[in-house]
Order: sequence, then structure tokens, then C-alpha cells
Amino acid sequence: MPTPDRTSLDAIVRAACDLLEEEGLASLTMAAVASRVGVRAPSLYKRVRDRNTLIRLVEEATLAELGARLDGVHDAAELANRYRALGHARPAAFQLVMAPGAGIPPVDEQYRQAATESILRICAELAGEEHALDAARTLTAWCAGFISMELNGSFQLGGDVDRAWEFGVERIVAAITRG
Amino acid sequence: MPTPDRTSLDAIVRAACDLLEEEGLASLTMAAVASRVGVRAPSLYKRVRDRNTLIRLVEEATLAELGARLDGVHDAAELANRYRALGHARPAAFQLVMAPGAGIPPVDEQYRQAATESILRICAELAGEEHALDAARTLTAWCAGFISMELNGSFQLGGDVDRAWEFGVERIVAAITRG
DNA sequence: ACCTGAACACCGTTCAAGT
DNA sequence: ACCTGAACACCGTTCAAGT
Repeated sequence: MPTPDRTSLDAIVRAACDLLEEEGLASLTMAAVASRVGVRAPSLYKRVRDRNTLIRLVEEATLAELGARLDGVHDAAELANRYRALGHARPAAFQLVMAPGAGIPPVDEQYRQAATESILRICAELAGEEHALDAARTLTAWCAGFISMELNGSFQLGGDVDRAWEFGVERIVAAITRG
Repeated sequence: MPTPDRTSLDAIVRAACDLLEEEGLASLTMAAVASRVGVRAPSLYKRVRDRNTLIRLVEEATLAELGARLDGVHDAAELANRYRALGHARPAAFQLVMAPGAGIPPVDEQYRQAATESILRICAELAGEEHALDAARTLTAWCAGFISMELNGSFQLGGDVDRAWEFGVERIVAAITRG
């Protein structure tokens, strides 16, 4: 006799995302996620293969949000700023996407592409079609590296980190601009 | 009655580093490390506070190695290439340093400084003293971001990744050079 | 068809007892 | 002083039994 579902994959992934930010990856346990969505841990296995796959889904949700935040932007500096805003809004998820541990299955390529589209478009304008991919990789690598370092406390030598960000944005955008 | 030691902190950290690269962070268990150095897991607690602290020691060893690899370099492109070489030699440790999980105590600042010295020196030459720190952060962020993305499979759109690296090195070094 | 308690394997950590 | 087996708490995962 079928029973109405008490939760959903979507609710599970959202609970996992929230838990990740609030308590960190180590506290993202199956029992904790289950508790948030109102079931017991074994029930989660009806909707996700295992914990590592759930973590992959969190990564994909994060990339989807990044893509949405970058969608429609036309200015390279503004794009970089929005990239950084995601890092500040979801620091743990950002770090997870930057360096998923061994054992976590690779994200579906579609999610990475969604996050890459706007960057490629803007870089094609700035650098020309033939350098668009190299320029996008340069810009993305710098943004991702800066935000990661900022989030994990790698900038310890004082100075103004916001100023360093603006310095970097200006120089990098100029560096990948055709001319 | 004292007994000759059967292992040492140094051997433990080295075993942990090796295990991290060979099997990944999830397989870096106290039992596995203990087995490599010839004791049982509880004995490790005589030399390290807990697993997270052991992981911190692995991070510090990695930063020390990075510092050694960058020591004495005088060319910015060569410095970037050596940075990347460490990422290729110790991918798991590199990713760990880039995004340590929650719960792992912060590395001692001394180790980060050792890795930063050469970068600051070169950037001061290129960008002038007043922009040295901003320039170092720009260069480091780009290197770290590029290498991280390369290691975790973020570059999936084809093209030649080595070419993208060389494009980036050239443009970034030019971008932070005084002028 | 989804949900659960019980069970199992595995891991980090502590501790009393050995040498 | 270091080492160990035993023990405990915790977690991921499976599964038979419920609705």
C-alpha cells in the first residue's frame, strides 16, 4: 500500500547544503541530514546512493547557484565580484567544489558548464575568440584561488584584502584584454 | 624502565604524507599510519594530539616543501612553474592545503611565511615595494587556483592545459610588472 | 513503495595493564 | 616512558519487517 512520501531528494540536498555551511563537512552525517528532513538515516538511501554521492549533489547545487549568479553579467569585474560573493555566501560549499576529497564522484559536466558560460562569453569579447578559453581559465583560476585563500586564512601578512582583490581584478582584466 | 622508541613524530608525519598521496585523505586513518610505522594506533597519541592535528602537520610539511622548492628562485615564471611542480608531485597534499576541512587546526604561520618569502621578494622587484603584497597575492592566487582546478578536473572544455598555463604565466607576470 | 529498528563493520580515542 | 588489547562512542550502510 503506497504511502505519501515524507521527504524528497530536493529537501535532502538543501538540508545537506545548510548543514555543510552551519556545521562543516565532518558534521554532514547521514543521521544529521535525515533528522533535518524528518526521517531516519536509512531512509535517505531510497533517494541517494550514499554519502559521497550526496556530497556530489551539494557540489552540483553550488555550481548551479554560481551559474545563476553569473548569468547575464556583461562586465568582467562585475563577474569576478559575483564569483567572490558566492564564496562569501557559501564558504564551505565553495571550498568543497574547489577541492573535493578522494572518493567523491566527479560532478556532472553540465553543472560546471552552466557556471562557465558567462565567463567564456565575456572572455571572448575581451580577449578575442582565439584566446577566449585561455583567458577564461586565467580569470577563473585567479578568482577561485583568491577566494579560496581568503576563505581558508591564507592571507595573513596584513594589508587590505579587499584592496588586493581590486588590484587583482584590475590587473587581470587588463591582462586578458586583447591589444 | 625506559624502552627504546619504536617510532618518531617525523616517521609518523612522513607515513601520513605518503598515505595521503597513495590512498587519499579518507584512507589516512590512525590505524593505517600506525601500521606503516610499525606500532598500533593508540601509540600514535603519545606523539600527536589527534588525527586532525596530524593532518595539520602534513599541511605544514607540504608548505615547508613548497618553501624549499621556491627558495632562491629569481624569475617569476620559474617560480610559478615550481609552484605547479609541487602540485603535480603532491596533488592530495596540495589540495589539502588549499582547502582544509573544518576541524583541522590552522597551520603555524611560520610555515606559510616560508612559502611566501620568495614570492614576496620577486614581486617587490617586479611591482615595486608599494605593490609587492598585492602583486604577490595576485600571482599566488592565480597559481594556486590554476593548479587546484587542474588537479580536481575543473578544466573539461578541451584545449591544451599546458598552453593555458603558459598563457596565464605570461599575462599575469606582465600584469603585475611596474609600468 | 517508503519507512524503521536492529545489526554489522569501521574508525577515533581512552585507559588500565604490561615491559 | 612507551606500548598494547580491550572498550566505548560514533558513523555509514544493509536488511528484514512493518505500514
